[in-house]
Amino acid sequence: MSDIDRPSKTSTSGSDGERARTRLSMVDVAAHAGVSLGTVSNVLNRPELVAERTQRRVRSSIAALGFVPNAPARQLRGGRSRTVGVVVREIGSPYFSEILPGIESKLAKEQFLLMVCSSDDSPDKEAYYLKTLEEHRVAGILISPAGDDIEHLIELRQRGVGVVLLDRLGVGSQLCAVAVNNVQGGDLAGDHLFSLGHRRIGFLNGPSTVRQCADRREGLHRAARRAGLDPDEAISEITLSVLNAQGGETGLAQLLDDGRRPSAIFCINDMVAVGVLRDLAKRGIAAPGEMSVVGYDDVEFAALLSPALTSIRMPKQQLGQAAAELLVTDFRADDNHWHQEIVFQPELIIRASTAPPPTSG
Amino acid sequence: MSDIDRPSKTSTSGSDGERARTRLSMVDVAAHAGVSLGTVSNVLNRPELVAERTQRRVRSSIAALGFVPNAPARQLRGGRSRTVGVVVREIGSPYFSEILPGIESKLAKEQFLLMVCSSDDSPDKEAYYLKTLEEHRVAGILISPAGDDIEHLIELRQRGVGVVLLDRLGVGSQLCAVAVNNVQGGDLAGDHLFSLGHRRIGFLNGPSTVRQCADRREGLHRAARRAGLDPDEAISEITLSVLNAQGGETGLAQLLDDGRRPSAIFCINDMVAVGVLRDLAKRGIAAPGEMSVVGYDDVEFAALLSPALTSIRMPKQQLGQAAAELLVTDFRADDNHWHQEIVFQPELIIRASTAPPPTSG
DNA sequence: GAGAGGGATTGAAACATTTCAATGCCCGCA
DNA sequence: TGCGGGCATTGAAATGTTTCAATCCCTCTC
Repeated sequence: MSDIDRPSKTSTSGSDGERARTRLSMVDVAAHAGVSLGTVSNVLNRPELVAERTQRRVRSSIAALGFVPNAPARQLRGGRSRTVGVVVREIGSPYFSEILPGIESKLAKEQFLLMVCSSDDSPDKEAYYLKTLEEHRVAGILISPAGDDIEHLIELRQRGVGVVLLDRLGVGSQLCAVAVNNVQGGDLAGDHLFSLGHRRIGFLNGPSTVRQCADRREGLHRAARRAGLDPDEAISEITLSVLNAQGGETGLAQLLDDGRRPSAIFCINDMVAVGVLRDLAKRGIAAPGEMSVVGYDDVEFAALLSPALTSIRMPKQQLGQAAAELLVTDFRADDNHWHQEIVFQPELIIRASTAPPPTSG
Repeated sequence: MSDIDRPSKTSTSGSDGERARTRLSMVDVAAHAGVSLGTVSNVLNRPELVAERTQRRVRSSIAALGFVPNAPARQLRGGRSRTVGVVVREIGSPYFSEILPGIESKLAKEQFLLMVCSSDDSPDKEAYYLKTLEEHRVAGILISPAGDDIEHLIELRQRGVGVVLLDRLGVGSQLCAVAVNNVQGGDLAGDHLFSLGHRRIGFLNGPSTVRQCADRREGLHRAARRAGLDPDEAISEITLSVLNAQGGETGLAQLLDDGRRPSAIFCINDMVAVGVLRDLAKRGIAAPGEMSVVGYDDVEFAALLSPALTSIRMPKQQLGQAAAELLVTDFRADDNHWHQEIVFQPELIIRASTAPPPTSG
């Protein structure tokens, strides 16, 4: 950690013990306006029932006193809340930060507040957050599950919480889901590399307990078989524990140490690819001359890397938006709700980081 | 929008009207366990008061019935909540997505839930979110304000909501704040370019109502004056309405159309710089040969752009963490809370995108 | 001038908790 | 046998809303 990380100046000043102890309630407003409690409530919730004159009086009392309604109390009596939980696997990843705006824009329009949680790929942390969100009586939850098992999510839904799977299909259509076809994505990447003539490729994958990772591997193997290769021979897979640039560097080191060095690397996401590219440059290994690299997600800056990164693009904005929409219809549908699965197809974006292997064979 | 953006397959199946209508309450648990309501509450909140045997009985009833505590009701009676609002200016920007993890990790440890809101630089949307968060009785709010005026935030704090400014100093130390010295950042960038010999630089700035933008401009002007130049002569500033790659392209077009084309461009953030670099390449203008480019924020991929981007680095992870910490101490401090301002210093990271101007003058 | 009709307002119950004073119970000690 | 003390449990009040049946009052009609 460099020294810029330490604060250079820390000033303290100005104490205050002014903070309000007790808040005003509608009772106070009612007293101030000379009406009953029920009328204040009506002004707020069903103004069409209240005479114009009375409304004005009550509203000016609210303003004069600075009354702020108490949402928890309101929810206690009223039932459903206007809060939605979003549980992502890694809050800092560019992947999720490109999905989040789609979710936010849709749900903000519907007047929902977002509780964002990061499971950090830990099923325990995920379970903790789900429990807490359920206690908060959120109307629904958008989740990209950490583990393979989603039984607990189905139960959650049966207990009345809207659930939509993000970037993951539900087994047997028991839940709404929005996803990108990951098998297809792995296949596209593999097909591209094998078509270029690569015969041995490194695969920097995440833990296979993560469904996306398992699916992409399956696609990659499928492509290998279609190219007439034995997947176990043609693919040397490394499982990374962290899926960022750091992980990419670690993984690359392992691949290079291997006796039979591959001529191309397929990375489970663009951040990992960033690490690989960076380290290749550092080691003086030419990309794509000596080593081709394919990323995944096609994050915004992939086109601007050096070399520009070949990657698998997914419609992230749409993914988030579609998920949010599904959740909203889930709320509205009372009894006759039909689970929906929306599957987007990924697209291969070919750029400068892939080329035929040095000695084609 | 390409055709991958449309879902390729939409299947619907499996209706269910199973969703629970009414939830269980502690009363049901009490009945099931054969104890009183108060005892159930004690098991949950002050187990040390309850006999071992009773505790076991109650806990097994809770499990058997699948009881889930009601957080809103709990909060209604108990007072303070364990929820924190985070209001950022643009939820999708890499800048905030690199700050968010620092906040999340600290607050998750303290068992707080995060309500994340994006003001999209609109004071109206910000006001709406602040009102809603206050209604939800959040314990505190971390905010990067959209406008210049923070009077409403001071009032908010006086009403009992913890407030910490993110990336912005409070006037007269009336609020806790965590920030990076933006004047200094603008100065660093300007000093670097003027020292290289540039005499006329383009400045793609955001709206000057955003404090960060105004501060960086001030720093830039200061550097110009120190270099013996008239800021109004040496700097041609363009105000962008959107601060992303798209905005960068728009801004670049305007700068190039200008009669007196600058030899360097300082961009208000790295995403804008990304757009500039991309468009320069498209137009066949060499960077840094014909045009130097400096970004701001030093997001993770800045080093991997082509050419690698010179940028101003800020300790984002620490920024988030420090802000979260300040907020937490704000909760704990009852009466004798002293406002703190923590100012981090930015750092100039010189990479390949800057060089002396083509015809030094 | 009486009664019907209808809009505006009210009062009280209900929501799921926490908290705290009061009660109950058991044990030991005199 | 009676009493004080301490632990465990209970019952009821309080929290800030919404909702709904009941009431009030005014106007219109016959």
